Amino acid sequence: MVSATVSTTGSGAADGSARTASADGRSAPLSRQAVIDHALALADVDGPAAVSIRRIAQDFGVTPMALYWHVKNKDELLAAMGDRILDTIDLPDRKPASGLEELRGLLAVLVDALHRHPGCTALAQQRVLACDSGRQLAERALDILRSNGFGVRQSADLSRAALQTSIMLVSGRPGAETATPQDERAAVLAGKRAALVGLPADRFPHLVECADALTDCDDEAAYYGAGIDLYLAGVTALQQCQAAAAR
Amino acid sequence: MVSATVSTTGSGAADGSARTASADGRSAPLSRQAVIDHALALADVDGPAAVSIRRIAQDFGVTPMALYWHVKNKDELLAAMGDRILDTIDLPDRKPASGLEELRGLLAVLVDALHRHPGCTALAQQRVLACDSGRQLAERALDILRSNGFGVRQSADLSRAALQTSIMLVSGRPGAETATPQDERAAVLAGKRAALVGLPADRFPHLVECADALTDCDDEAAYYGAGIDLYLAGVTALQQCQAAAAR
DNA sequence: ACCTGAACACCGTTCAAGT
DNA sequence: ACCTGAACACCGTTCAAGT
Repeated sequence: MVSATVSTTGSGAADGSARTASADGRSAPLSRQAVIDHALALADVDGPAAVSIRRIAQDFGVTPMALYWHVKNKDELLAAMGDRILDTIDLPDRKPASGLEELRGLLAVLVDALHRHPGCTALAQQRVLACDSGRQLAERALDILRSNGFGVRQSADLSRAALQTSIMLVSGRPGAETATPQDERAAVLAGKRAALVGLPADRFPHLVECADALTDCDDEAAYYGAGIDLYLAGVTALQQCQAAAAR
Repeated sequence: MVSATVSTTGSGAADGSARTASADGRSAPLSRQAVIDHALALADVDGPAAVSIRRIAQDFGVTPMALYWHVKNKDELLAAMGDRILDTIDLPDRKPASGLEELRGLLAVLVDALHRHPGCTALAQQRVLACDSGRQLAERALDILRSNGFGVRQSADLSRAALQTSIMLVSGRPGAETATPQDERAAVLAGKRAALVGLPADRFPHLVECADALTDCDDEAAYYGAGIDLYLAGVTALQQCQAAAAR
């Protein structure tokens, strides 16, 4: 285990080449960024529940209290993880001519950013209105909605729905299993599928029929695209409905 | 503190009238149902993080290990909490003539059930395909979608979206703050609103404008109704779009 | 059938102390 | 500036033992 990113055995400081918490080579120095990155990696591999101060310290070959120099406490670490996810978003250029269609690109970049750490969507969600990159995202969504005829209340609710749609698409993707450690995911998923297939066909005909579709997402891009389409179709219908009521 | 439901001071067995963990009168006997109910109450009042085996035991005036007679372990307790939420749903009658509109009633009862324990939506979500009442709900959603012309894949994805839309409406409602203990919610919310209002108006004009709408939901029924409408508009548009492509 | 006592392996966190 | 040691108040859980 010379340069393991996230070792399941998790005895980071056993041998001489300790501090092998990062991917590139060995001996990643302890730093705020390194701690946050490793926490995200931990969440990806072993599930968000595996993120603990003590575990991170162990993986860096350092004492738990060492982390408190780089991070205020665990809550602040979790917030920083959410911020980091949102920071990777680079907002598409504004193109006011395209109407509500412009929302599509916005949701796409958000989904993309969330998809890199699917077990941490909740952390990102909590930071949308709290960190700068999240606020830029929300501001952009509101801008598009406001300039397409929606009022304050409706723009607020629809922008919320946009962000939450993205989050639910990623965290609720069939077969995501973000809470389960990576190496158990296949087994857990197979179990769930088997449970659905084995259901009494007279009571749950559709669950049996859809068992595969409910537990696996063969085409991620199509899945996300369809989810974004659904939201957009709803918003567009709402806009037309209101335009009709106005005249 | 004779018959407090969830006492913040939390010394359940201090006086003689211990075991006052339930609402009606005093001395609720320890039982599986009582444990689950109290766990839900705890989550509602002090946030889901406050649900612990030791805290529940304390509120019942009993030793932590006593709970393990009624509940296998904490994970099983959390699952039972989710089941309990879904069990309160009573499914509306089928009315095949109404087309996709029938989904509206389904989402409404789900939103209603979730809204009673808004901090526990994630627990319910994880149990939808795992417990009987959740499966009935999913089966019904699939039934409506399948009998309105959607294929297996699309019905699976749209039924997921339906459930997740409900969950996001409840847990993401402006001003919900389900993670914060009840008595801090007002203060936390005021802080968030103030942070938005105080944002630089040149960079975030819409966030400033929408600060109130983003942090408060003056009309819950209207909010939930509009959210369900949005989903339904999307699904209906999708249906028409496909019908057009088919001919 | 239902509960307790003692014990274990985990948490996050503080505070004084080291270099 | 950056890290450690010892200590505290929490967790969930097991297991043998009580009634």
